[in-house]
Amino acid sequence: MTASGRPANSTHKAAIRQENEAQILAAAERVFADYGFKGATTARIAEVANVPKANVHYYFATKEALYRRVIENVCSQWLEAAMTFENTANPATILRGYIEAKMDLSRSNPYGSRVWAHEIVRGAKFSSDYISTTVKDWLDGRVRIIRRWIAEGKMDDVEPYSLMYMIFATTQHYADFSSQIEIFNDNQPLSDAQFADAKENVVRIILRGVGLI
Amino acid sequence: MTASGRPANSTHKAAIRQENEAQILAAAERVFADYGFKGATTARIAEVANVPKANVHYYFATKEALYRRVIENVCSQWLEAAMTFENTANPATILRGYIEAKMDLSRSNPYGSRVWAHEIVRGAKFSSDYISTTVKDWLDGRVRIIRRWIAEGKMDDVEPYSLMYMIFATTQHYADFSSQIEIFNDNQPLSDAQFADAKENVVRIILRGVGLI
DNA sequence: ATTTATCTTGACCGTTTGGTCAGGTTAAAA
DNA sequence: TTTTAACCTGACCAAACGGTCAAGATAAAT
Repeated sequence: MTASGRPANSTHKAAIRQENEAQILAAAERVFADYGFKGATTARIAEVANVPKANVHYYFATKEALYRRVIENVCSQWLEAAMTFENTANPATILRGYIEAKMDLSRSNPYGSRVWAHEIVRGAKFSSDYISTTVKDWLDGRVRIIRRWIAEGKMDDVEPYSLMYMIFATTQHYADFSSQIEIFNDNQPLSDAQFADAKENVVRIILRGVGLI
Repeated sequence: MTASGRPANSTHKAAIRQENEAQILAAAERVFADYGFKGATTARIAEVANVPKANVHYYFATKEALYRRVIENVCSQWLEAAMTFENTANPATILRGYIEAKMDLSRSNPYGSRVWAHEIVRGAKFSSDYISTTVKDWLDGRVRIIRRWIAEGKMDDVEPYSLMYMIFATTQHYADFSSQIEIFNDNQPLSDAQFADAKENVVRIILRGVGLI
């Protein structure tokens, strides 16, 4: 019988699986953000996810497999922000859009950014393949675009890699070092207005810094 | 008898203590940089320091005490760089000196920077007192100086905190994310020439970005 | 020469860790 | 209704963990 209880067909079990995996992944992202790979414990992840520890291992064979899935999710979020570099507007608009997208991502998803920070600070042991292929290809493409802008006299002759590293560092700083920023801000998280102001200042300094304003 | 073997007076034991403590602290800095507080193990620190694990606990009662000592060392290094903000030269010279000092520190002592990164990413549990007193006082002082420069029309009207965060983020990025930068740089650490070039670009973009060039 | 204080370390301990598993429940398929 | 496949979990395990300790080695003080 396909028309009785709540679920129409055989998607109920699949829905349970999807929901539990999502719940565990969300918990893992938070715990990995706080402690990094080695410092995080499966017991704590289970506690945050509100499931027995054995259930975590039912859905994810090992702690490492779970960690890899979290890293994959973080990367795919990053690729979304990267897309804002693709449109054909003028350099100032493109750079502004990218910086704002990255800062918004840091604010809406601070856990992912912090997981990434832990991962790279520790030496990128699990993500070096991804960085040396997908991310490097993307970055080299953007560097070529910037070099073209420079050749066309649209902006100052700055080293594109230095510029991109500056954008990476500054935008992610607001997520990765939020605890420090919060202390400086009289123990209050940045308000929406403060964050919008910070965003505008970052965009202004960088655009003016490379001669686009 | 004070004139027999190698050591002159009763400083021999003290020298042993000092040397062993330094060796263990150096090893701890490296291991904490790689794994953070929770992820690091005293066994690994002992292995890197080339002493038995029990000896680590002879000189430092607990892992936490050892960690606090490492954090203190990192902070005192940071204060040295902070001093370059004190001289009475013009704004461009002061900012350039500070940025260069911080980037040089990141290069000469990448482990300390990464320990700090782990500590803050995790929520500054051990260093919040230090940040909310020493560091915050220092930062607020620099913010006042920058506001004065702005009021005197020496530079653009930018939010000083945003500027300082940008400097923190960018300069430390070269230490904290060095594994990522290395991958982007064809799996080679930045050469001295590349690093000098990066430093010059960071200084240029920021100084121009706030209207000091 | 003897005492005393510090340094050194292998062996050990209770706890926490990632991971397993048997036995149960639930729901889709036959 | 029965069978089957997926989901669930308390109890358990070997390994790794931070930390302890007794007993020995070394060197300063008496």
